[in-house]
Amino acid sequence: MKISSVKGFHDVLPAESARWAEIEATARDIFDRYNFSEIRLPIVERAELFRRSVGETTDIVEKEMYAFEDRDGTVLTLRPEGTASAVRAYVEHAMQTQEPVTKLSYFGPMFRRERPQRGRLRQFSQIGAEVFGRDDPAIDAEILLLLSDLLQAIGIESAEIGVNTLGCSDCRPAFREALVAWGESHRDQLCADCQRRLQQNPLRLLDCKQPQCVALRDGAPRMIEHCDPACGEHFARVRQLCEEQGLELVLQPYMVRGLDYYCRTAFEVVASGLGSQNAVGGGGRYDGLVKSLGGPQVGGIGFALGVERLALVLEAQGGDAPRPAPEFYIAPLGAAGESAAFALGHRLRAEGARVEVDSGGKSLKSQMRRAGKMEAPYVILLGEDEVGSGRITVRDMQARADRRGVAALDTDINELRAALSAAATAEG
RNA sequence: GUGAGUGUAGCUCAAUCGGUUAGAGCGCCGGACUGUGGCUCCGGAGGUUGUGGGUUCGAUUCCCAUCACUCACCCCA
Repeated sequence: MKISSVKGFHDVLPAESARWAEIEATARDIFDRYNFSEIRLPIVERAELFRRSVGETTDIVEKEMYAFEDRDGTVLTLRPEGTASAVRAYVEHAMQTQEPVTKLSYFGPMFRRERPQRGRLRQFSQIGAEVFGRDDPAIDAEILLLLSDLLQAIGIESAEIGVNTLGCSDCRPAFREALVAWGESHRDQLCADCQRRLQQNPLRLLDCKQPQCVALRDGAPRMIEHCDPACGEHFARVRQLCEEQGLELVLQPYMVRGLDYYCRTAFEVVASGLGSQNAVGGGGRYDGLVKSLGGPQVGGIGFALGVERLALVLEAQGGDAPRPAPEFYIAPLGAAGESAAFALGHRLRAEGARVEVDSGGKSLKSQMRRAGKMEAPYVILLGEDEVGSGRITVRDMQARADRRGVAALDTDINELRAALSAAATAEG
């Protein structure tokens, strides 16, 4: 009986993984430019970590975490997100004592037990970044610029960054009360979900998509108008700094986020081509989180991007996934050719070339066909003639020409490349 | 978690009202060319019709269950 993968857990096959590699390489480059350093975090954490950071009543913690008891009774969980782990590591290693500002990036799988859909998997991969030790508007703007640069470098054309301020622990309670009061006064016009939200998580009233609630929303209080002066000035400055650098942010006064730790600047990246799962990333400021997990009172801000969703957007844009081709395809003919091919292949690889060595038993025709399919620019033929003379024949696939005896069998890679380009030039 | 749709070859899809040997294109392998790819032509392999049950003389087709995927809700990356 065949064994299949688990629901919501997918293989990323070579055709797709090349795109992933490109996305990740691009991210590393951009993170370097902003002077972020990678942190590699464990996939398993204590369940408590997420209950205390993400929030006891959030959907993620309430119904989406994979949790299990270890043999010694510890309740472990497959991490549903990366920020909590990064904060835990920051606190655990007392990183604030090493440097005033810590800038971390991370890559890796996250796990949430949701109903799978296109762009929504139970194991999905994130690219994330976090900054600890700064709470000024400039670092928020730096993060937003980094995010924007990253999206652009990856090639996401339709990305739009929506921003809002969520206020802080001083001004949010008052806003919350205003919102509840407003909600109560319109209770009978709200959808059933929102009537429930009114009790449990009133901020969520704002991003309901039900038509009746959307229509009602224009009269709802906005955080941007209810937050205290410090939060308001902070947010205005963040937007100004971004605008000065040519980054357009879309103010979304009703945006809220699904994780409890966010405050002040919050943002979401949406892109087209994903259907209803159109968020490719999101993040925000979380000034109380480090302290609440036992660390110093330092501010933090970060974001995460979903790799699967980025790949889907690129696919929807029609871009081809990269398909790396070997530089040399070595086609042996017969037993003598095979052992020469094996040795030559090993040497060229040691010298840095990408090389595919076929086995000797196959017809030249089928080897040529395979080389053509792989888009190898050169096929090295090794049969009786070549082994006997000690000179190799190279088929220049693009020129459709054979270079007989173009190099010695014991050539090195530089000689070989030079001989091939000389042969091509001589031909005109 | 809720509601709905779809499951046929590796992939994309056919198959009349329930009818006897389930087809095509692409891909794969081989040949036309005994040492030469892409184009063309020819041939071949590949299927428990998602799985399990039921109805029927007979099920890819109808019914039930189950699993997976997809869409919307929800949520978020």
